[in-house]
Amino acid sequence: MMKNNINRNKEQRKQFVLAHIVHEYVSTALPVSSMAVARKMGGSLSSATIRNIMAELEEEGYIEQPHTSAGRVPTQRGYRCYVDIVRDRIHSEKKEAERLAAEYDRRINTIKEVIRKTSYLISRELHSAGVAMWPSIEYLYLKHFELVKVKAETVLAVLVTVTNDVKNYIIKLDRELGKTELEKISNYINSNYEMEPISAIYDDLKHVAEGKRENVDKEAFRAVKTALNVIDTIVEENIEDEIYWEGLNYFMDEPEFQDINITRNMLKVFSDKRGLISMMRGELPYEGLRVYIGKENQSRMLKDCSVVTCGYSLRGRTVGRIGVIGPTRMDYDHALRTVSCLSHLISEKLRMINS
Amino acid sequence: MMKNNINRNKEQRKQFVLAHIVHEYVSTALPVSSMAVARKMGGSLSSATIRNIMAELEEEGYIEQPHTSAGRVPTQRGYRCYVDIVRDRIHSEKKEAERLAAEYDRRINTIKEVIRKTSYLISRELHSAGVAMWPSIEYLYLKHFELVKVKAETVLAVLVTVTNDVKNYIIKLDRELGKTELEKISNYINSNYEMEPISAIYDDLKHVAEGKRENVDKEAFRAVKTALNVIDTIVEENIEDEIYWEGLNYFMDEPEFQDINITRNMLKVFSDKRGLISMMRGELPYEGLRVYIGKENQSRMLKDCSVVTCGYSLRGRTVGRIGVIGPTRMDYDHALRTVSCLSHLISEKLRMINS
DNA sequence: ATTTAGCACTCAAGTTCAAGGAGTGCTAAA
DNA sequence: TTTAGCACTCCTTGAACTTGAGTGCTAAAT
Repeated sequence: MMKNNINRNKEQRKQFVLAHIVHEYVSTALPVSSMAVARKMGGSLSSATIRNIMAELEEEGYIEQPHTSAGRVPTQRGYRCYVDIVRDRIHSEKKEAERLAAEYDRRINTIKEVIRKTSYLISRELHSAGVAMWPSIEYLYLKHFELVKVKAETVLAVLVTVTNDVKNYIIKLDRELGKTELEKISNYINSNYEMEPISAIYDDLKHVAEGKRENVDKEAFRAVKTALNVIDTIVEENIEDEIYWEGLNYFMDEPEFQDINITRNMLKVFSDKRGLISMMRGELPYEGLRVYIGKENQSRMLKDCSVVTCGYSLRGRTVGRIGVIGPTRMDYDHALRTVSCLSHLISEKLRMINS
Repeated sequence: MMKNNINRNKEQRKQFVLAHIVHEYVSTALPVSSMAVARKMGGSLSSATIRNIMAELEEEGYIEQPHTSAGRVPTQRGYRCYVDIVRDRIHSEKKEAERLAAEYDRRINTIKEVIRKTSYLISRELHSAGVAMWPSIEYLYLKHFELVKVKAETVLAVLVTVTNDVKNYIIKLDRELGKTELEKISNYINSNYEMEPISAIYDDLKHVAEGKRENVDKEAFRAVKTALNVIDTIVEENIEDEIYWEGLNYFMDEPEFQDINITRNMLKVFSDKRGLISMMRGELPYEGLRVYIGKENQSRMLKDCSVVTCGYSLRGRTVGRIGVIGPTRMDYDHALRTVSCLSHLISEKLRMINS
């Protein structure tokens, strides 16, 4: 019993030392010496004792030495451990939350503006790249659908969602359609699917198009096929707009990006919009905070970076994510707090826009 | 007379040597020695003679030595001279032009796609950042204007241009307007200003709003004020979307960007969308090729970069610009050819979309 | 049983020095 | 006017050495 207690104390002390090393390293980017930790811990233990603890931590793979006579640096595992501890304790500081909330001006009343503002805020607060994903159009609810004839076989489709998001696309049809015919299609969609999520509309239309539904007259059947084509195109063509980021310039201030290869990789990641989008999309099902450290990332390009993301929701459903991409040596505490706080603010803001 | 001829020959030879130095340096990024130039010129002159010529070129400020025992590097003035010579001679190579033309797929039928494709092509062809500016909305012609009531004081304005470009924006009005009232405004705009450039519409509306026009009834007067507000907002809110760029990742392949400060400056330039936009906008009045070398750029951030831009037109009017931003050590010949060629292709493509 | 002082040891980073070499400028001959 | 020849410059490279921060181990102290 007694022994157990002592062991727990020892474990706690070890975590404490690790936390100090992470802290120190995050702010200085220099290997942390036993002396530095001892000082930081208030002199209750000598550097020699710290050295013993550090030796253990190293053996367990939480920290490492760049070379024999250097201080210690957290390993990926070390960061992971630190994050797992910190994660449960993040309590959004009231002052900070209020300060951030105040940034969302009353004049901001489209998703676009919310998304931009948010990635700006993330990058400004964390001095890293702020990334924000739009609500995936499939998850948004239809408010209004309209087809406007532009010329012979060219049609402008306008799709307004309940979030006041307007997607439009010019479509070339394979045959000419009259004005009345177009109206029929619009009416069909509007009357049958108002307030339905786009993905559900798509699925249902597909169902009809495949002839699995009865009581559908021939005209409607043709209309459905065209509508299906239109929605498919709109969704596809808006994918590239689905992500927004800001703050690339901050990267150069971090010493790890002196290494040209790391910087190159980082730029490659941001040049590949599709890749970024699929990365964010892959996380969509999870609503809470997600942290990927270094090689935990799918993309090898991100092996020297960490990604912290959090979902935001609309009508109780997670529809998008925001996050930060920065060096592995990141202030995770601050990052987790900020990203989490901002995602709640977005959800709230969307609710307001939407009400 | 004879003397004059000889002098002209000498001048020509000097330019020739300069051109060779520029060529060589652009491809290797290493100072160019007299031997290298002699070899490149086919051995008609010895390295010693080249050295004499190089000494003259240096005295005149076209080239310089990083240090006493090194080869020569073109100065900004040298590049400028080279560009001025090359510029008159760019004859778009037929094969290249056809190859590029083929890239514009038939399915591309909105400005957005044209702009994206173009900046992608620029970056791919020149291995630098491709930048493309949208036609400034003020210069586009109105096809259709529509106000849709969303809720009490919120209105969705949709503005379709003849280029099938659709701009929309959610506007909060200071008072509630009925459906019929909104229709009146839309009708007013559509019937009075169809096929007019947005800027002209704006100016004219302003004229009316300031009471300088007679025979306008009270209702119309109020409608005009609202419409003015709406158009103003749309133009303002779309500014940030006015530019698009691609290919930042290529920068890291160039040796000059090993210097962290140069890279930092470059990233700062691209992080400041507004700045980039105003840079491109400033050049709008000129329709042809424009080249800024190093410190010739307004922005100090671009002191180690060169910018080559060219305007594209719609209905005989220059409405936008495309260009490339890369290191001062740029293949100007290729850049001028490509940017010029692509801008012609855009104009043509826009004409097709527009017809 | 822990903690700590003391000390020898290690290794990156910086400094100095010399050798090597690419490229020039100048001179005198072609 | 061009060119061969040669001395000169100064960057680059690498070896040898110095410095200093930080460690690991041992033996003493708590």
